[in-house]
Amino acid sequence: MPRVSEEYVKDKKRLVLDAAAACFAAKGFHAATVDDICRQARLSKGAVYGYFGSKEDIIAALKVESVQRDAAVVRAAMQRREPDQAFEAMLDWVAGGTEMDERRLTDIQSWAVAMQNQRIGDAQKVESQLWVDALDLLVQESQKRGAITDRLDSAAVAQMLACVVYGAMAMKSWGADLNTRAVTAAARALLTGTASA
Amino acid sequence: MPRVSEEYVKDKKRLVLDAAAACFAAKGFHAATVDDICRQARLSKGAVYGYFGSKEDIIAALKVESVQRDAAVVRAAMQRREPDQAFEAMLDWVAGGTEMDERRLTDIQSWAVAMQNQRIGDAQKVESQLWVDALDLLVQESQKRGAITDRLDSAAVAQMLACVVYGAMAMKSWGADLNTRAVTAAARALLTGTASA
Amino acid sequence: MPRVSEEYVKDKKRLVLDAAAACFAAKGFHAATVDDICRQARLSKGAVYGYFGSKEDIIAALKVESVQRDAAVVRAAMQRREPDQAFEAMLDWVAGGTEMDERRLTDIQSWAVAMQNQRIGDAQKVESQLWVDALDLLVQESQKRGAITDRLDSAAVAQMLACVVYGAMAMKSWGADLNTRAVTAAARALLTGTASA
Amino acid sequence: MPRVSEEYVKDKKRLVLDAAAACFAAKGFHAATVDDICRQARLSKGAVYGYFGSKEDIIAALKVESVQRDAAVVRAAMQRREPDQAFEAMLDWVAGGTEMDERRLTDIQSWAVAMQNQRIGDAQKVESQLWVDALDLLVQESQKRGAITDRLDSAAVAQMLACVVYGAMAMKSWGADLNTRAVTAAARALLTGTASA
DNA sequence: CATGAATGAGTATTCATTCAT
DNA sequence: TATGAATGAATACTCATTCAT
Repeated sequence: MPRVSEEYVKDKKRLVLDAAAACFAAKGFHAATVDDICRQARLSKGAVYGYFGSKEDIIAALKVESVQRDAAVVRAAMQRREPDQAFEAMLDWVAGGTEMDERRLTDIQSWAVAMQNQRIGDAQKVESQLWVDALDLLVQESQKRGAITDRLDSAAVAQMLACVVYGAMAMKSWGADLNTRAVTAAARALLTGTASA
Repeated sequence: MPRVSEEYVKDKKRLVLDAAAACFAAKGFHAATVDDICRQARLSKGAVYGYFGSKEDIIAALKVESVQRDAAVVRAAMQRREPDQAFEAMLDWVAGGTEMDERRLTDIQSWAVAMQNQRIGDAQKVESQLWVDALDLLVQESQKRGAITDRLDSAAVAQMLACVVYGAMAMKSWGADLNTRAVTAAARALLTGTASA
Repeated sequence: MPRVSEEYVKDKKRLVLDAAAACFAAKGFHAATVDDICRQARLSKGAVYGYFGSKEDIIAALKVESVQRDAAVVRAAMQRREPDQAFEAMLDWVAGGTEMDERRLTDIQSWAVAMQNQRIGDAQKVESQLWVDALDLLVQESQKRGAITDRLDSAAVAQMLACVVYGAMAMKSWGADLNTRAVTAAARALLTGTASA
Repeated sequence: MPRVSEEYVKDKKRLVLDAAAACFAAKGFHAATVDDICRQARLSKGAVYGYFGSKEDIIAALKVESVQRDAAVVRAAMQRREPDQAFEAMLDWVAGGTEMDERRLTDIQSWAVAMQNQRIGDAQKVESQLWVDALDLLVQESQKRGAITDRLDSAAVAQMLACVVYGAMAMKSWGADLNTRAVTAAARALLTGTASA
């Protein structure tokens, strides 16, 4: 079965990564064994190790994908004309739906790993900076258009909104009662000053 | 009737819990071994297992403590006359200082466990509800005093602020650039409408 | 079962080492598994790993013992008044009996490892130097007493005799026909010149 | 009727064998993987397995070659008129040069395998008998010519010299200080009695 | 014949937990 | 109660070998 296309390799990696994400979401990074992943992917151990050097490599690859996916979401959100719509889209993405997405669950796990693992930690930092920067731009744009007052420090507001994003992810992960839509509305009201007298 | 005083038992448990917190913060729940904890506590394995039935019990006890500590902080913050000061005190507590507190690091770990472990998950839910409820009260009070407009849904704002609290903890844990003071200021400005035209 | 004497630990290590030597002699370093050793020692895996950090550590400990044992044999042989008797004793030790000693078999294995493993390699070098030095002294003494002619380079003869010692070990290990007694006699005749016209 | 010429097959086998010898010398029989050999030979796994049924077959083939090579050396040495020159040539071959030959390193490895593997063990026995027989002839011839005294048991001397040969190989393999030339000289002096008064 | 992806049995090692002293 | 040696299930990873293309 030699000489396979790059496409083939990519598909196989996809298979492994998806299986791993499912296992990690269900059992956590540690409790999910490589055997679990193999079973889920319907692949032998040797095959999995042919595509990834170690379990940690799989986790790292998943984190990289997560960052890329976030970047794509951010880019898409930034296309929206109304900043508050962009923020709403972002919050929807991270905490959307009632069911917590498999990937989101995996993300929380990686926060715990980020402290001990430089590679994951760095990726995590990059990811959060991505959100902060995008939100900063969003706020500044709104300020230019007069939708948000100039008196606010855009960087501070961006950081606050990033905190809301990550906090919503966290709270959703443990099943806290969280009305994402209401939170978005409150944030919009606060930012645009429509709530103020 | 126990052979040793309750005081003695309590002190020993304290010793184990502190040692465990240190180990967990340094290495993570999984990488930290019971041996590590014993070494750190200068206690034998038998002794540690005399006070806690399992490693999981230690983690759970730590979580319970964390919830209690949070409750105390919330209570104290609620004593402050100015709601925004209370919020500032809260945010200081969770994300305060430049260095991430040992316990905070342990908390993030427990988020990852909460998904798979009912016991930890329930405690986590209780904890977050605690914050939400307190913040709700805070907002309502401010609204009564006219510091925050009635137009806002206090529950939604409270949830948003709880997200900020947890998000700040998360971001701090992986070393993101986060100016807690500026975030607090921004939140205050937004809430009190002092930033609006 | 705590607080055991040093004697106890020493005995346990002995147990493991003996079991390991038996397994290694029977199957070779690689084919003999840690499980084999545990079974042979009637000890659990955890117990074995409590005394030795790794399989390699066991192999190294065995090599150290082998060197020490050789040193003891050399010392004992050097007590003999007649140099040729000393050499005979040495050769008897390394290639003695019809059956190859368990430890001898293990030694040959370690030669193969010595090339790739610094630790074992160094020990092996020390060991062979031991033989060479002792044999050199022996030859020199005989030369002083006139039993061996001064014309011979004692160092060269010592090296040659060390080669005989190791070569005999090797040949015995693969079951070559080797009459150790005859070889010793020939060596004696050559050295003392009793064979010459 | 084979599709490819015998020549072709022979060349390929040569390629594999040379690659294997290099890998075995560098890492040892066990640590060297079939993948290593394939990489070294710039051949695919399928190709290698097309020429040899297993890793063990490669090792055995290498041993057979080694025996053949030894036989050739012995034959060549036996052409020399002076027995001591023949022995010198032999010792030069096995322990010659300052650098240990790749094949010699592989040989030592095979000694360790010989104990557990009948096939290798038998080949090894044949090989050593080869040396012993040749050396015996050599000694007898010298005795006929009066260069070595009749008083010596030629078989015993031959065995001793074979031990020197193998011992030198061993000691060289672990980097012991060994002056092969001096050893040869000493052996010659002893055998010819030129060292005796 | 060649290729190299897939297989899966095999192995060293770790670590939570128990229990004899 | 305290001790820490012993237990052994669990797990990540390797590598000789096979076989579809």
